[in-house]
Amino acid sequence: MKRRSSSGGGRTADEPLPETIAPQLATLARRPPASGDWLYEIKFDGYRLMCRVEQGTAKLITRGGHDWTEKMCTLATAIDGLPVENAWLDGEVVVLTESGVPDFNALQNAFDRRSTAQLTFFAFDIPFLNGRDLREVPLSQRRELLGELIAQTSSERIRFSESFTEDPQSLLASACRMRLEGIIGKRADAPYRSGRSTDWIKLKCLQRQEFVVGGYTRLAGAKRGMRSLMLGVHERDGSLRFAGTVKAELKPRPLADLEKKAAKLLRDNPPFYNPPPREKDRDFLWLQPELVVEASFLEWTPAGEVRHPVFQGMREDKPATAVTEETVVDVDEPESLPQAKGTTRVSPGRAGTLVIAGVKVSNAERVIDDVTRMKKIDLVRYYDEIAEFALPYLKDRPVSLVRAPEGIHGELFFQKHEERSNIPGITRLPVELHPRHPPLLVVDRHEALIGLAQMNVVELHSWNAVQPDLEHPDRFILDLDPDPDLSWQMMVDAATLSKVLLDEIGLKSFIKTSGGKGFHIVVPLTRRQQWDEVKDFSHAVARYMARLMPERFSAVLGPKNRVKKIFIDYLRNSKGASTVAVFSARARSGMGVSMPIAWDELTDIGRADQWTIKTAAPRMHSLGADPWDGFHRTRQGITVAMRRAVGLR
DNA sequence: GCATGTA
DNA sequence: TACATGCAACGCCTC
DNA sequence: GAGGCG
Ligand SMILES: [Mn+2]
Ligand SMILES: [Mn+2]
Repeated sequence: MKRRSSSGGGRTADEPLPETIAPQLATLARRPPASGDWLYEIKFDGYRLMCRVEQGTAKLITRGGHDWTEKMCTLATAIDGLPVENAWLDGEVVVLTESGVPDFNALQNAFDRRSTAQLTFFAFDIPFLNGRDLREVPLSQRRELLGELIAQTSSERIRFSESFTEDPQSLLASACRMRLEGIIGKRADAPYRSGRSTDWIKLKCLQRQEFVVGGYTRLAGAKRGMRSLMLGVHERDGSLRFAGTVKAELKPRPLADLEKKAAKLLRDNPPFYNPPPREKDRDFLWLQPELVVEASFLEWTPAGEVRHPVFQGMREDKPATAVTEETVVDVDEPESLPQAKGTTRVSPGRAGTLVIAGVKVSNAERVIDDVTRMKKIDLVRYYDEIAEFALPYLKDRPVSLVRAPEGIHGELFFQKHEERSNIPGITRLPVELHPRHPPLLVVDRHEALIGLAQMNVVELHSWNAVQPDLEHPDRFILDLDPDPDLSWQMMVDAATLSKVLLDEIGLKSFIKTSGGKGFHIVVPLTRRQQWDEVKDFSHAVARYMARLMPERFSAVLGPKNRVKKIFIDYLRNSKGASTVAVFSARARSGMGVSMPIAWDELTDIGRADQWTIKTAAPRMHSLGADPWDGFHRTRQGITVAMRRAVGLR
């Protein structure tokens, strides 16, 4: 067969390169669509850019239609070099920070400093290429062409925006965990259509919009001061719905200005048709609904208030009457108009209570980790799936609990006793075992773990002794606590060095991630020694290492004493003290899990929170062997020789 | 989240 | 029955 | 002795 000499074989006549193509835009979606063929991409935090390339010269057009070729000339030059006759590319220009995460602030700085050198263009679509209008071609095919094209360039400044087909819920969760703004979903079979449609949707980690200020709070009885703003949005009928309060996080000066402005708008009665009930800790002052603020927030509650709002600033440019709840679309029901607001909302809770392992789980869908959007049910499921592995390490061991009734970013509290209510499967130890205290708790049944999660228990901390003998510890722990910004390599080295020392003196040890920042090295013991002897020994080990390598280790409590170092926290070995239990979740962003690992896995691990309540159970179920094989069979004690080796006696 | 007290 | 309220650690170290 | 720490 005869071949044409020009590139892009097969086509007949070239179509003209359009002068302009307006960008396709995404609609904010409430949740990932349940059906359809979707591709997901990272939502970049940068500037949208359409590139028109003709005869080796690129023109860069912003979403507003402005020509930014000059402003981003180094980028334009890179795009000039693409091996195309002509093309329209669609993408986003960003500045990548060191971690590879795009940073909008860095982008703005790059413009301010006039150094546009580190700009990167992430191309995600190609509506026109080499004389062919691709706008009617399905997205998946357009992206295939785009991918091939970008693979041919060696420029680091031009990248292909990868797409993912995995479960969008977990993709969104990881995007949020990486502090990205969210993800974009696109119908794989859709044509390129300028303007906004639901063929493209955005799923955001945080929502953000304007609110009318309909009042503010001050401390009960106070004569002045402004604590929180009472937010409102207009319903379609023009009435004002109370939408929650947000702390007025302003510097003293602007705050005073705002209070002055508010003073002129004071009125006696609430502007809301659904004012919140009065509270005893704070007074409400009502305002004429004229001021407008912007706030970000996690989500709308079923009652029509915002969850976890964060004040973002005043908005001077928007009329209060134009402020409504921003439309969010449910892609699964494309025909449905935006939901009716306010009074028709479903009441929270009542959607049939879930039962896991025989325990009722209420508010299963409540988000408990703002950052990753993990829910109470995720925690419950985790403990359900990890129970068989965790229970042997909890058996007979007193535990303390960390509870997070408002989610892990809210106020937490520690709990050692529970006398009022009966949590299923929890044992209360006889008070004689720990005189002058209320009964200690032991978790030794599967349903106890579920019952605890239902009570918003996130973390379990366990003793180093088992009932009925709480006077003789059956293990000690070296809790390696790093300075917050210490390199991971230092952490791994510290663990290895600890093991080498323990091996040297003849003690077998086991290691787990803390689920937070560090490691816990656990040394099982036969129950021969008293608390003080074991604690003194572990202190001696810590001190010994700190003396030997003072640049790496500290044996002294307190952040000041471990700058650029690792604190070997031997204090976990006092009677009554506890350490986060094996397989406990952590009440921190991302909900890491304290994961036992084999020593030879140590170098494969990247961070102490690398397993989370989403990934820990799959690991354990798929693992062939117990990472702590032999732990319960280890029989060893602290000998005189060992004590001497670390400088005791 | 739950148990208990009050209207 | 509906709603409000209180409640949920503690010992040891460092300075 | 008070306050911080985990
Ligand atoms: Mn620690
Ligand atoms: Mn510690």
